[in-house]
Amino acid sequence: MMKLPGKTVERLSEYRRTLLECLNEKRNFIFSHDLAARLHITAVQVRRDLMLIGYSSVLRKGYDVRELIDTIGKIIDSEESMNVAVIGIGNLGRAVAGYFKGKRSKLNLVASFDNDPQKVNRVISGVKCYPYTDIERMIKELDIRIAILTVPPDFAREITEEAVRFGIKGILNFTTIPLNVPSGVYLEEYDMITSIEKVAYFVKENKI
Amino acid sequence: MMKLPGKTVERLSEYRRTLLECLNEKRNFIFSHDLAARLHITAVQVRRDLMLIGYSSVLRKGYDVRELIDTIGKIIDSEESMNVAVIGIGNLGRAVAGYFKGKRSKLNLVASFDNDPQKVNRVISGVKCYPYTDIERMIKELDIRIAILTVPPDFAREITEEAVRFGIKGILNFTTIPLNVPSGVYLEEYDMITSIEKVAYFVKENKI
DNA sequence: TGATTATTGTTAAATTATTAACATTGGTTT
DNA sequence: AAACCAATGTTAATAATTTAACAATAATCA
Repeated sequence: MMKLPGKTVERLSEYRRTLLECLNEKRNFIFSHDLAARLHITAVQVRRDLMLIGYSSVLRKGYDVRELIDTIGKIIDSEESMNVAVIGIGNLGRAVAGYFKGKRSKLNLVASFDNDPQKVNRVISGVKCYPYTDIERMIKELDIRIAILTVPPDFAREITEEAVRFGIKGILNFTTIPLNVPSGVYLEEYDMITSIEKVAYFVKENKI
Repeated sequence: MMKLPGKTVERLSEYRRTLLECLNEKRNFIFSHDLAARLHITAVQVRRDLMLIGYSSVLRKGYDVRELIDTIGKIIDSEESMNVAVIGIGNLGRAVAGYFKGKRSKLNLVASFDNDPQKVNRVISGVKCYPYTDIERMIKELDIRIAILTVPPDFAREITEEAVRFGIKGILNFTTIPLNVPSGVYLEEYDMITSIEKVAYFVKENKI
């Protein structure tokens, strides 16, 4: 399977979540245009993405929900499950942990890190919190591959550098500090303030 | 000024944040390639974005940091400040409030909403929390234009419908539920799980 | 069964976003 | 002051992404 466009990968994740909702509703089949409508995209987009992953439905009665969930899983999940840690277990870290915990069978949140003595060695939002000084040991011991970075900005660079040195291969950076990572490490950055300012801009433009 | 591409707006927000950091460091001028390097993009991208907003530096000694901050503000900020509310003041809501409070002179976080009796009528992360039943009154009383939606998924649709009915013009949706909004309301959605799965996918692809 | 409809997979076109190329211009150096 | 350099603004080229178009095919129905 050739490497998929990032946008397609994002949508595959969204498709799967929507399909899981369908299962809850006891819907076993769904048309491309239904799936599209739920996500506010076009049916063509859906069909094209599924084409890219080589999926096609035998029937003309919509996609088999279970089957498609499996197919997407085969594409975006790894064979064995991958371990994830949240670094910085403040409000945002706890929010992420809460959203995440137990949701994905192939991605396990196995640890959090913080240096607040009130948090260290306690279970917070379902994950044990370790001190920053244990990062090396725990990354290796628990085979952690992905770090979700929710530390205060001042710590971001240093902790990233460490995490990468000790074997982290993917980082989701929620801090306001743009990070540098060596090639071979995948970095995804998200900044809330930017999103809010974007909303504000388009609201303003509508008005004027 | 014609409507800018969404991506450019996002980057303008990032430029400004970076420029504000420059001011802290007492740097009063910055080259396009320096600004680009800090954000891990190319200098051409920077110059092109600035071209789009009609900014040009007189000097060849880099951009005047203060001037550029002002110029960007004129583009992405509204004339008078805009009021924002966080709906759902759980971990994520508090995180957003914390990141946001007092950071932007033209965007004021003026209220939060929740229906947890422990939270209602208290000040949380710097903002007063009101019950959901007060949404109509407070949107009108405080002239709230933008809502940041961090409620549990089950509430998302209903609350959005209300918020829009009572005058909200922009929504930043952090819930896992895709929303429908009427035209004239700007919607930006962000889903953490999708981001994490994307990271996992690209980590996996590197390995194999 | 044959015609019709609905839905799909896929190629082609259009749009959007990024990168490259380069002429221009102020500053610097000799 | 002439030659050079560094950085910019802008046009053109490339790449990525989305949308349109449409042939193919299973299901439905007269």
